[in-house]
Amino acid sequence: MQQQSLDTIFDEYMKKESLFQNKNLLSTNHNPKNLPHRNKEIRSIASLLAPSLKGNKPSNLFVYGKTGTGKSAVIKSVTEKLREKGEENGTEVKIVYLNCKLRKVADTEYRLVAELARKFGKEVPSTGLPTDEVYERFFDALDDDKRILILILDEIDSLVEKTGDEFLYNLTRVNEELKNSKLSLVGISNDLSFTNDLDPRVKSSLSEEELLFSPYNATQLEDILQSRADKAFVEGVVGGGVVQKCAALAAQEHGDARRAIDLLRVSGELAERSDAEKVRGEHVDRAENEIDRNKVLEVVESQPRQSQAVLWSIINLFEDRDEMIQTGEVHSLYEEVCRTSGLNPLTQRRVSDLISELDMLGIIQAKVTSKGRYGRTRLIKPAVSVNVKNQVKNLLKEKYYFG
DNA sequence: AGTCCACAGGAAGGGCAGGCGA
DNA sequence: TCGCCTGCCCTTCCTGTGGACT
Repeated sequence: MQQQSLDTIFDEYMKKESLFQNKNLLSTNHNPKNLPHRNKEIRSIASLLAPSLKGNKPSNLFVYGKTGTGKSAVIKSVTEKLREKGEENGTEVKIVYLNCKLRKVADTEYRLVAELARKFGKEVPSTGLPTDEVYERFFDALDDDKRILILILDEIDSLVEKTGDEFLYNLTRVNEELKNSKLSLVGISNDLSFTNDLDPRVKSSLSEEELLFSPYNATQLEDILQSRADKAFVEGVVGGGVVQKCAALAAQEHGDARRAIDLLRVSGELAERSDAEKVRGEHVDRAENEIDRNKVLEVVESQPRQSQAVLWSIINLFEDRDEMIQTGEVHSLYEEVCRTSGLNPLTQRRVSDLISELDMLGIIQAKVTSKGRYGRTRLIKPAVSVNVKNQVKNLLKEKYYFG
C-alpha cells in the first residue's frame, strides 16, 4: 500500500515538467562567467594583476565590500583568465584561493601555511611542526621554480580576528627571502573597518591597492537576476514582477545578490512543489519566510545545549505570559529545565551572557530597562514570528529533548 | 533626598582541550 | 613525547545603576 503510493509519487514526479531548465545557475556555488555591473572592478583588478604576465610582482590588493557584492566571483573570474593567459605566454602564474573560514583547512596560521605548502606538493603533518618550519617548507617549495604566486585569502578578517595579524606580516615580507618566485596577496573581507585594527606595517603593505565593492542597487540586481532567470528557468514560467520583487527585497538588505538569487531559487522550488505552472509573487513571499525560517533554525541548531536550554526557557515563559520576561525568571526556569534534562546549570552571570549572545544572533530581543523600585534588568522576548517560534520550539523538543 | 531592588557587566582566575615547539 | 602556552568556557566576587518608592 505504502509502496504503491511511493511509486505514484516518484512516477508523478518524473512525469511532471520541471519549471527549471538549469537549476545549477541559481545555486550558491555556481561561478558565473558573466558578471554584470562589475566591469569597472574587473578592469581595475585585471590591470593591477597584469604585471604578473611579464614576470613582475603585482601590488598586494585588498578588496572589501558587503556579502553578495560579487567580490569573490570577480576575483575568481579575473584570476582564472590571468592563469590561462599566463599559460599561453609561458609565464607561470599560480593562483591559490583559500577561504580562511574553512575549518580544519585555513583557520589558524599553522593550517593556512601548511595548506599552502601542500598546494606546492610538500608533505606537512597536520600538527607537530614548529610554525617556522612550515613557513620554511612552503617558501622552499614556492621558490624552487620561477613563478608568480597570487594568493587569495577570502574572509581574511575572520582569520585575523582569531589568530592575529602575524601571518600577514610574514607573508607580506616573504618576497625579501625569495630568489626566483614572487608572491602577491589578495585579501578579501566583508568587514569594512577590518584594516583599522591591523599593525600599521601590515596594513600599508597589504593595502598597496584597495578596492571597494559597493552594493548593487535594485535595478542592477534586477538585471543580474533577469539574466540568470532567463537561463535557469523554462521560458515563460517566471511570472511578471517576480524578478523585480526578488530584486527589491534583496536591495533592502544592502543589495545582496546572493540573497536575491536564493529568493528566486526558493520561489521556483515552492512553485514547483505546489504544482503551479508559473512562479508568482506569492511564491516569493513564501520563499522569503522559508529562507528566514531556515536561517533561524540553522542558528538554533548550531548553538550549544546550554544556550538552547536558555532559549527554550525564554520561549516557554513567553508562551504562558505573552509579555516581556526578565533575566531572573529565565534563570529560574532554566535551572528547572537543566534538572529535568540532565544538564549542569550555569550561574546567572553566565546565563546573562548567553542571553546577550542570543540577542546578538537576532533570535530574541533583550533590552536593559530599569523598573525603578523593582530593579534593573533585561526585558526579553522572542524576535521571530509566532510561526517560526513554534518551529523552534518543536525542534528543541523533538531533536534535543527539552520539555 | 535617600533607599533599595534586581540585576548589568567588569575583573580575575580556575579548569580544560588542543596547539605549539623542542 | 611531553611540558608549555593559549583560548575558551565558566565561576566568583565585585561595583555600578535608573528610577519607583518612602
